[in-house]
Amino acid sequence: MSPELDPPHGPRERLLAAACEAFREEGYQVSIDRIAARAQVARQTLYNHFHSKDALFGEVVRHSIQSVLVTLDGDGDVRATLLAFGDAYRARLLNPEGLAIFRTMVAEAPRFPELAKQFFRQGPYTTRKRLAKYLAQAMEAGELRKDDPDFAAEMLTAALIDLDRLRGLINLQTDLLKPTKTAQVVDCFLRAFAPEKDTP
Amino acid sequence: MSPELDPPHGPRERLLAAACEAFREEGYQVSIDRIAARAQVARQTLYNHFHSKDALFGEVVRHSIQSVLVTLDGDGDVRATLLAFGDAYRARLLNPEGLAIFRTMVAEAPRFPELAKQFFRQGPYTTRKRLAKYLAQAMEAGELRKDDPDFAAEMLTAALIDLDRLRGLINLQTDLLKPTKTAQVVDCFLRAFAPEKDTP
DNA sequence: AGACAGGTAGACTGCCCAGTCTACTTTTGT
DNA sequence: ACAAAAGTAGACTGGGCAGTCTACCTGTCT
Repeated sequence: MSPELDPPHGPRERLLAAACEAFREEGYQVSIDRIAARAQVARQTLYNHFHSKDALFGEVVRHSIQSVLVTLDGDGDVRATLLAFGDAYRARLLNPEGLAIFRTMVAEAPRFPELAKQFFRQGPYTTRKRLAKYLAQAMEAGELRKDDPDFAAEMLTAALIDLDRLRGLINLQTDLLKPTKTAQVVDCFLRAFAPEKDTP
Repeated sequence: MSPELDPPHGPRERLLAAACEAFREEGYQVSIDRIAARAQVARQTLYNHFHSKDALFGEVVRHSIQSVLVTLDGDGDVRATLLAFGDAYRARLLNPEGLAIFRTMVAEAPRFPELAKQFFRQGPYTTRKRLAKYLAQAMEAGELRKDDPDFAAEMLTAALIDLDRLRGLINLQTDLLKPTKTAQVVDCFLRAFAPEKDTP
């Protein structure tokens, strides 16, 4: 009857949490000893739960996928839905954790190609597919110009984060989450994908 | 009267070229010995020309900045100009060299923050500023909607590469440079930034 | 010929790291 | 209470790497 409280008590949970932070802050090259020390656990205990550093890294990455997934709820009108999505998307990907995961995955993609593919398929790709599905519905309903919904989703997600992610990846995190940015991008997107009605 | 031919003969040039390839292919963690071997030069010769690995890395990065700079020539109409720019921009940033530089700079930005800032300011930032300047002219001439030219430049550059760069950074380089993509993005951009003329 | 600048090979220091092994201690289930 | 399971500390192996140093070689200029 181990408690299994919210703050993790078992060494395995402590190790996962510690490894998550450590890889995030120092990248894959952080040493096993530092991870074990951060979890307040002996090195051998780490190897009792994860058979190698690579295995631990894989577990951490798979656990991190959920933290970059974003959902939509298509309640209000299109603009309101996209504003909510845009704010959530930017919040997820531009906070320090999202930036660190992106940095680490990009840096280690050559060493862990399958893991990187899995991450990007289950994370950003899934998010974009959800958005595309919503946009397809809006196109059907005549609320958006009839176009390729995957292309439209690509345009919106790119516009929402591309430059600000770059700013965050170096250090210029100043006013990253300027709240007007999402609305500016969404309105720009809505102009580009407004329903065709003018034939002057 | 050393020849100074096109293929570099001096050990310094050979070292720079070798280090450029080596850092590109294996990242910063490539060993000094591998760089020296690739340049067919003794390790001590490397240290005679560059006083540390970090110094060599800095030289290579500074040399690489020009390879991600893109210019515009505003000859034809706006669409033709942007198509030419878009093709050049995608070609520069999505080829293996551009992707490798991006990966390395993102990965090493925490270790070399000043170098990373310098790179992104003199590279992508400069390119975007050139584009913004052109867009501002087009806005003045009434060929584009009057809006913030920096924001417009951000939208176009993001749309041109964000997702395809991600694809390239993992491995799915298949049909990255699909030639219709640039036109698709530019036409989408032109819809979003068409001059305002309709007040129905 | 001889001096000198610059290249070379390789040993060497000092450091860090992944992963294993051993002997010891604590926790836990019954 | 006791035995099995799980954790601990630390030594140890084997390897890699940055950077220094020494002794040697080669070309060039005079």
